[in-house]
Amino acid sequence: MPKEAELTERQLSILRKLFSEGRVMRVRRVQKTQTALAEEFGITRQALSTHLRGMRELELLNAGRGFIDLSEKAGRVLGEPPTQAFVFVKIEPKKRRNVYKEIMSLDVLQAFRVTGDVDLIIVVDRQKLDKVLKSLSGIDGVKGTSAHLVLSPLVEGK
Amino acid sequence: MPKEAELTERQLSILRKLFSEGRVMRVRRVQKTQTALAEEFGITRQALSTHLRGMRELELLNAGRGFIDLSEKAGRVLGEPPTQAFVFVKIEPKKRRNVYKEIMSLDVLQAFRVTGDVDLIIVVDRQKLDKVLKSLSGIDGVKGTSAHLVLSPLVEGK
DNA sequence: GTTAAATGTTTACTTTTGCAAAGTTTAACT
DNA sequence: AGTTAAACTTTGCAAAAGTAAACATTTAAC
Repeated sequence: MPKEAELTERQLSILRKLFSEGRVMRVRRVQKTQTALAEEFGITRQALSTHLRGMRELELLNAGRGFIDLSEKAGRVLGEPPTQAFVFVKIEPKKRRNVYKEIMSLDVLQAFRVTGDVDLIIVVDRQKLDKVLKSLSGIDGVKGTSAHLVLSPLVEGK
Repeated sequence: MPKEAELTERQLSILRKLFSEGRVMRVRRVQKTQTALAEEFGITRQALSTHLRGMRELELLNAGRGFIDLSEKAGRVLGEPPTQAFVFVKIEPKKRRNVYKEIMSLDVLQAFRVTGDVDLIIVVDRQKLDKVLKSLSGIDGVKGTSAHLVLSPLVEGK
């Protein structure tokens, strides 16, 4: 227990409460104040603010203090193609330690140990799929991989 | 082009810029002002604010106007077990339309059509896994499912 | 028994965002 | 030529969050 020890009792209780009440969402976050963003467009903050308001009402984004979050819906409106791919990995049990270590150094979005007939599920950007598959095949202890490009999301967000 | 037609050129250009600059993250969002949260703890806003500042500096959370986002790190600090599960689904090609429609009405976090030897990858809260599997088995056109509980994340966030 | 840390309060100011009104400019349409 | 829509400006205020200082209380440790 290294760093979390820095939290006080009160902080922990706040964190717990928030955790239990929160709902999970995936966002695309840009760390920037609206004033800065407006400047980049060469317009006033107020002008930008109206544009953002309209899009907030369409649930495309959500502004915080110093950042702006795009919702999943925003990607759809922009017609951005899905960029994710899944890779299922099977491992030799005796070498799992090594495999975990190697995978943590790969350029992947997420990786999970799971139950069932695959051992790991990796989420990766499809542009990096090739490279990741190549790396995986070179790891001692990886018995097999199977890749799955996302064609389209059926259900997004929560 | 039905609803996105409501966006003006300027709005689109803002959205595009934000999209290209953003980085994907998963958060747990609580919709609540700090004033309200402080009240629930029976302390002043300022006192709460200090607690939150400390945790923000540890990258456990991030506050906006009217909401607070917990980061993935927060779950780890709390020692919360992973709550996700994956379900792979195989479908009878001729009945895919129907399957898509039914799945969209299920209580799942995400669902993707994918390439490869499974047709759909569904992400679901493990507490709802049972129910979802039961629902899936009742859908005409679903040839098979396989479930995978997340044991632990190896790589989180981006 | 004193000290230090955690926790809190009150007062007060700043920053960022949200919002609104009144008016200007430009381009497109009829 | 007149109208309309989009986009922008300036002025101005409100709400929520961030921060700071000065001071009180409680509790656990030494």
